[in-house]
Amino acid sequence: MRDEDIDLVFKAIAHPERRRILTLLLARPGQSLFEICASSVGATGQSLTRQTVSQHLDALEKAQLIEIAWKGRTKTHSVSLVPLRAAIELISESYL
Amino acid sequence: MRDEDIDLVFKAIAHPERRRILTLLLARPGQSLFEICASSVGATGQSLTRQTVSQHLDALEKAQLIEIAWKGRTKTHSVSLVPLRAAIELISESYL
DNA sequence: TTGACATGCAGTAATCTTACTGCATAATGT
DNA sequence: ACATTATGCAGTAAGATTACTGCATGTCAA
Repeated sequence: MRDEDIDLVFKAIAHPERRRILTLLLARPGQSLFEICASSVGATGQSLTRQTVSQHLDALEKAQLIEIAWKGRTKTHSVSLVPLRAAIELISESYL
Repeated sequence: MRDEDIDLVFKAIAHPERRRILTLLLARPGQSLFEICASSVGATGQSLTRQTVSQHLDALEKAQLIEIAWKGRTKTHSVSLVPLRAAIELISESYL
């Protein structure tokens, strides 16, 4: 695991909306962007726009924390905990 | 532990220079800003300026990952692993 | 084939981050 | 008293982040 990958993983989980998305997808994997939007509530209590949620999903995808599967015309998202485990493992070895 | 504190912790460790500083301070606690600077090497191989390192230390301090002790006129830095353990604990409970 | 639906891409504005330079302040030692 | 040393604060410039609006593209189903 490269240094930049660790950066991506920790940056990804350093935002409450993205942690919320992870929790959501763990509870029910394979959700589409629109489904995730439906249950998105921003810091102010307002729900975020589709594009904003999409950008958060991009961040999670870049960190390889979510896996994509196309079901027809809908893109479904599920959590992959492998990079998170690896990053925490590295931190634990180094610091804990 | 508040949501914003978790953000701070993960943002703090999401930068290689700050992880380097943590490693450095774990190996030898109680180092001053100048000592940390002396062994700082940036991404390009160049060493970072005192002020840049100071800002990284601020980020770590805000995340409560380092503890400060004044010895005369020098400010000494040591790692506190408590918030890191707490944050990882929370992540582990939620996702792993 | 057309309407509805799902995603993608471009662009923008406000804010944050990360590096820097320069100057100020305060304490120590000679 | 004065030079040295250590930190602090202000400001700046480039780039990233985070939210948004609007439009384009592609696919399914009636």
